[in-house]
Amino acid sequence: MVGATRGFSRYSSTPSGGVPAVASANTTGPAAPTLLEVIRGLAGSSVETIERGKTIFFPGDPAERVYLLRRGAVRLSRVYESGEEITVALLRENSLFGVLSLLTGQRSDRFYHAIAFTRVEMVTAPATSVRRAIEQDASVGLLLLQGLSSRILQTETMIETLTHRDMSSRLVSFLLVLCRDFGVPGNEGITIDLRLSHQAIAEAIGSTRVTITRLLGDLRNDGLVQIDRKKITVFDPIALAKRFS
Amino acid sequence: MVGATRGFSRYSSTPSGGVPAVASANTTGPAAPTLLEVIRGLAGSSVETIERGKTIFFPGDPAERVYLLRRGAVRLSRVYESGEEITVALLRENSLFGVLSLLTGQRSDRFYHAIAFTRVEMVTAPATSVRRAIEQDASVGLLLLQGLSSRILQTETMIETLTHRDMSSRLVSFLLVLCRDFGVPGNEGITIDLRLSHQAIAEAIGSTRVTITRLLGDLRNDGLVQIDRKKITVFDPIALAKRFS
DNA sequence: CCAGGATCAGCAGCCAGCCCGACACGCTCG
DNA sequence: CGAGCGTGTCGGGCTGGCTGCTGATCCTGG
Repeated sequence: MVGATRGFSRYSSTPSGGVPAVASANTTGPAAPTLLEVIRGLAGSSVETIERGKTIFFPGDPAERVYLLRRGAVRLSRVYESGEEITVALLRENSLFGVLSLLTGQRSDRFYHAIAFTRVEMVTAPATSVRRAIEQDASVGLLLLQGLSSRILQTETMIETLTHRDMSSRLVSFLLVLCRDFGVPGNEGITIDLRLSHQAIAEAIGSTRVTITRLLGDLRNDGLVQIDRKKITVFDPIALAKRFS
Repeated sequence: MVGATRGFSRYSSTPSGGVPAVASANTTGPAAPTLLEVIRGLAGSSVETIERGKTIFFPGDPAERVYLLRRGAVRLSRVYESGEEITVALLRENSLFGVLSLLTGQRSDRFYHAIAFTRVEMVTAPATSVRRAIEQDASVGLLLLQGLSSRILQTETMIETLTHRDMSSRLVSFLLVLCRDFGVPGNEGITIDLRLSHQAIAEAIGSTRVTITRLLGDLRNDGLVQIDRKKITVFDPIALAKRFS
C-alpha cells in the first residue's frame, strides 16, 4: 500500500454522441444499448486499463467520476490507522462503482480505497455527464438502476457470509460467492478466476492468514476443492454448501 | 416467526397524477418533488401502516412492489432451515426497499423476510408503475438512484462492522451505525430510537444473546452507554469509537 | 537469464474470547 | 396475577487468533 501508484493508461475518449458500433451482448432488439455503450458515449468518457495492484482511487480523492468495470476485478477496501485493510467488496465484471458521486449535488470525497485486483479494463465518465444523460434519456436511468440493484444484491449476500459465526462456514460461504461472481465452469468443477492469496481472503472475511491456510487445507484434504497456483477450483458447489455448520 | 401475520391497513390510494400539496422538506425550488411525493403520485400506489412485529413480505412472495419507508424501521432478514434468522439490514426512514422487483423484466420472488421492527408507515407502488414513471420523467430515475446509492453506502458500512474480528469491536461499530441511522440527540448524548433486545442485536452482528449481554454490561460499567427500557443512549460517540480493539 | 528479495504457504504451541447450556430474576402485557 | 419474554450470571470446553519459523514461489532488476 505504501508506494502504490496510479496506473492509468487512458487510451481513448469517444467523441460525445458517437454511437458505438459494437453489437450489444445478446439482446435481440436493435435499439437496446447496454450500460457499457451508454457510458462510452458520454461526454468526457474514457476507457482505461489498469495493471494489477495499482490504485484506481484513494480515500480522500474527490469523487467526480463513475466507473463501469468491463474486464477484471476491483477491490474496494477501507483502510484503518492501524494499517489494517478490510475488503468491503470484490467487484466483478459489469459492476458499477464510484456511484456515490451521483448522490448529491455537492462535492464529496471517496472514502474507499479502490485497487485493481487483476488487470482491469473499465469505462468511466464524469458524474455530471451521467446525470445529464439520465435527464435526457430515461432509459439510461433504468439501466443504472439495474446496475445498482444487482450491486446491492451482491453486497447483501456478502453480509450473509459475514454473519456466519464460525470461520469454516464463512469461508465456505465466501467461496460460493466467488463461484457465483468469478466462476468459470471446467470439466472438473468451477474454477474461481482470481489469483487469491490467503491474506486477501482473510481480509475479505475478517479472519487471519493462518486460519485461512488451515481451513483451506481441510477443504482440500476432504476433496472438496483444489488449489493450483492460487486459483481455487470447487469440484461440487452443492457438496461444498453442505459444509455449513 | 411462526404465526406471523400480515398486518396491512391500506388506508389511502392517491388518484394517479395527483400532485401532492405537501411542501418538500427543505428544497427551495418550487418544482422539486421528493421521492415520497413521486411514489405517492403513481398509479396503484398506497400508503400503509404496519404494526411492530408484523411481516411486510415473506421470502418466496412474488416481488412486484417497491416500498419507501416513511416512518419507523424495517428489518430485512434471511431465514435458514435451522430456524436461525440473520439480519441483513435495518432500514431507517426514507429507505427504499423491495427494489429488486425493478431488476429484470421477468418476475422474481422475494428472498428476504421483511418485518416491521417498529410501527411502520410506508408508501408503496407497483414496480411496473415505477418503471413507467422513470420513462416518462427522468428526474424520477435520478431520485431512485440517489435512494439506492445511499442504501448501498448503508449496507457497506454494515459490512465494515461485520468484518471486525472481536465481538467487542463489532458491537461498538454497530452501535455507531445505529446512532447514525436512528440516533436522536438529547441533552446527555445520542439515544438510539429503537427498542432493541439483546437477541435482536445478536442476530444483526452474528453473535449470541449472552455475549451481547456481557459486552453491553461492560460498556455500561465503563460509563459509555446507558440503557433504559431497551433504548440505548450513547453518551459520547467519539469516546465509544476509541473502544475499537 | 539469473540472483536476490519479497511475498506466500504451511506447521506447531499457547492462550483467550466466545459459544453452549443452564438457571434465576424482573418487567410487561394480556 | 400468571405466563412469557428479556436480562443477568456462571463454568466448561473449544474454536480460532497470535507468535515464530521454514520452505516454496513469484517477481523484478541488473
